[in-house]
Amino acid sequence: MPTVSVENYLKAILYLHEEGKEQVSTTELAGRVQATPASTSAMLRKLGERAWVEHRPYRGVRLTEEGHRIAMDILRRHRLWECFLVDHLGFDWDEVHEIAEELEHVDSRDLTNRLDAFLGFPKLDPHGDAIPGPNGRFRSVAARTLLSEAPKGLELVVVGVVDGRDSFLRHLGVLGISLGTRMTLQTRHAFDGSVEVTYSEGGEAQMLTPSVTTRLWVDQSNPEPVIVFPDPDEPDTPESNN
Amino acid sequence: MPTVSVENYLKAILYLHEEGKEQVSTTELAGRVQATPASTSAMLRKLGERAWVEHRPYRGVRLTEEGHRIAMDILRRHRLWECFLVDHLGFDWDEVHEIAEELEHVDSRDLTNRLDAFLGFPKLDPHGDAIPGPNGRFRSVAARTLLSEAPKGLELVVVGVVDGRDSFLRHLGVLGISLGTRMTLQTRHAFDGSVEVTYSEGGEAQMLTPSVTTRLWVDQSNPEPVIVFPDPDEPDTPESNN
DNA sequence: TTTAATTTTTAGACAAGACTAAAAATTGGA
DNA sequence: TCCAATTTTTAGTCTTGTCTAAAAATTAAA
Repeated sequence: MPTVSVENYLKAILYLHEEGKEQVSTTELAGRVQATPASTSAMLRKLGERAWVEHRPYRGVRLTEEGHRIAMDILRRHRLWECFLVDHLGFDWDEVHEIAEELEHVDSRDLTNRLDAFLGFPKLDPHGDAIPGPNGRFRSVAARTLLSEAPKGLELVVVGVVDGRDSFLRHLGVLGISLGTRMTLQTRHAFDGSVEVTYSEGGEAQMLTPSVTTRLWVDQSNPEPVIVFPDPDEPDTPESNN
Repeated sequence: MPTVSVENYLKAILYLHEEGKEQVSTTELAGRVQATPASTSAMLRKLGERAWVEHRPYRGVRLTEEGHRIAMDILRRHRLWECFLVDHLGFDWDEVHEIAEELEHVDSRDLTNRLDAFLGFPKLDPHGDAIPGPNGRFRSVAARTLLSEAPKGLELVVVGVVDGRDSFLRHLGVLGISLGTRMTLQTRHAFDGSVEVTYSEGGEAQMLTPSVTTRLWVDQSNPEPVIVFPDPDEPDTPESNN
């Protein structure tokens, strides 16, 4: 069982991956977990020994399959607790992060799944971030959403435009966006409705204005297959779970 | 802020106090927290330095006022979470202890009080143990309960008998029970409805049969005064708390 | 009251996870 | 390419909480 500290490192690496970083540097990770690079370096050696990360010294780390699974589970617990705190205890969405940081480390498969059922198998947390299902993958969201209304943190694929005028399509060309472009929504600025996205093929994060985001249809990039058969670990289509 | 380990020691001492032990011995405490007497001895020195216990070497410990306050707060969180797990997540009452042991260490005054409100300010947890209020004292229970239906863990006082036959009163005399006797219910045996109590004036724990417990009226020994005035820390009589 | 058994504390080690300071590797600029 | 700046790792220390083994204090028994 990973300790609280180990869980925090794995979670931080996952966040950085989701922001588009394939390889995570020691210093950047250190910043995220509020530790010195020296401490982080020591931890990475340990995580590597336990095969939760792949660490090439001086080169950076990435999560292994197993490490990713563990980190997704922490993210799942974090976001489910945020839902609980906001929807049932009446917290504001901006007050819950710290408390969820503690609750996420309570380790009980049964607890997590029951909480999930209690909450009605939510797909998004109060910040609009996608909640991983019990299988460690994100849940399907409704097909074809406006980018302006898409959740953060999910890989999205551009599936259409609302308005086919040449000027708009030319603008998309300049931005490097076309049908099939894969991107992840990173930040939504409440002030003016602009968003920042990263492209799956790499490159800088890019800012998109509301005039763009309200005219782009997107879908979840890798929708989880709908499992009709009973799968004890996957109550995504619950029959009667409490 | 106490660490998880410190919280566990304080809680264990509180439990032992509630079982009637005025002074808690190092070895007994060690047994409760699953540590060696040596480790426990070291911890007691530290707890003493922080003034959470009064520790006279070779003589035993007891909680200070401050230590008691902290321990009651842990107990409060533990028992509130147990209510949540049973009432809302559908756990059985015998499955929740371990999970609550983890949840109880999540330290947020706001979380605890909101959870309390969400649960409807319960007075007893699923095992029938009294839940401390936000002020660190147990909440009043209904005046005059049959001992057979009284909660565990509260000091009770005998206030009457259901049946005044001489033979019953003589039997009470033999047991050392009379009007005004103070006792705490320690264990309830589901098998035959018998209970074990300890007397506040000391002495051995005593087993009482259902024929006794169903004929004895008890009340909470030190009912918390009803506070009519608003007290920010005491929503026992909530006005509108979420 | 003196000794034997028990309980408690001290001494010394260890693991996890953090730190600072210094050494080593990598990167970037001239 | 070669040196300087930056990044990363290593070395050594600290704290918390645990352990075992041994010493000290207390209690019980003869």
